[in-house]
Amino acid sequence: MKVIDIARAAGVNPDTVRFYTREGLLNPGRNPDNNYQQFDTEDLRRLRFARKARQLGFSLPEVKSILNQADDHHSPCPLVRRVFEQRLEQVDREIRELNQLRERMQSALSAWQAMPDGTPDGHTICRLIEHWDEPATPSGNRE
Amino acid sequence: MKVIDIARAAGVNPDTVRFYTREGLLNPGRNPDNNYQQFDTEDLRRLRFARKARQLGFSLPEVKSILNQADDHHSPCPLVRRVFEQRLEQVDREIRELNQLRERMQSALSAWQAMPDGTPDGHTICRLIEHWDEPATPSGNRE
DNA sequence: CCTTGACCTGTGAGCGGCTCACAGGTTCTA
DNA sequence: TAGAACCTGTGAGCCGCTCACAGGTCAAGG
Repeated sequence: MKVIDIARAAGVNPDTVRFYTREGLLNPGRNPDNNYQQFDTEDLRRLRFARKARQLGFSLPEVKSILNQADDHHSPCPLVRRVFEQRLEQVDREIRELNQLRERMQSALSAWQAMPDGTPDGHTICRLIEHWDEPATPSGNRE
Repeated sequence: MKVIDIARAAGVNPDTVRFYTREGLLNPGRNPDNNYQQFDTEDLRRLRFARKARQLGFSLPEVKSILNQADDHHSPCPLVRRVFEQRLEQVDREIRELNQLRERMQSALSAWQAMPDGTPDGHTICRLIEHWDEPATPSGNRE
């Protein structure tokens, strides 16, 4: 399998395959004739695993260390379990924050629609934004 | 007001102030004696507006064009309204996707907890990840 | 045989929104 | 008069790709 083949098989951009190879998640062999990378089904499994883990919110370094632990014949269980639980908490936090945000936006929208002429102008919106209260702590605020 | 003063007043990192100044969102005067930047209350209002708009999900270029339109004595209304509505739709999408993700993670977790010994090992988790179905289309997938 | 086009290679830059680090200048406090 | 805390501009780093570049390789069609 060449880059484009494994990329198609996994449904990703060929550049993503090249990038993952650069990053050491994939370790293809080489065709000595032309120096092309050669991927096998094991690489495909790794790539698919990586993509699914990414969709679950695992970071690339996390995915890499899980794969590396498996390569070293260590079970990646404790690591995976820990990361998975952390990720679930994080998803919950993100959902809570987004719901708060949505409520705020919705109520602003209703406020405008309830206005006399029902067509709020930009000044109104800007004023609303200016008097927006600080949300509780919306992700990535360490002060 | 110097950088650190306006930063404290708005509750942001001084580097953020410097960054916004670089980006043209803030246009402080200069103290001719020492070339220090001098911010006034108008700058503070702009900064606060920018931070609140950012918390609502407006991008920096969006914030910048809103402020610039206001500077040019144009009402930023149509722009703000459009961006605000788009942002609300986007928030809805993100919430839907995150809820899907959470359900998937939760059901995986229950599956593990329902297992004989109730303490799933990493192999199980890895197998679960490997057999994870592709989510519908989780943001930023144009294929 | 030669062209064309689709692939390959490695590397470097760009996205967004900061944040941090650097090196040298200034101002305030003890 | 030292040292801390600020100031200045600039460049790089973070994340996970994605795209662009320049040059090499290969298969199919005329």
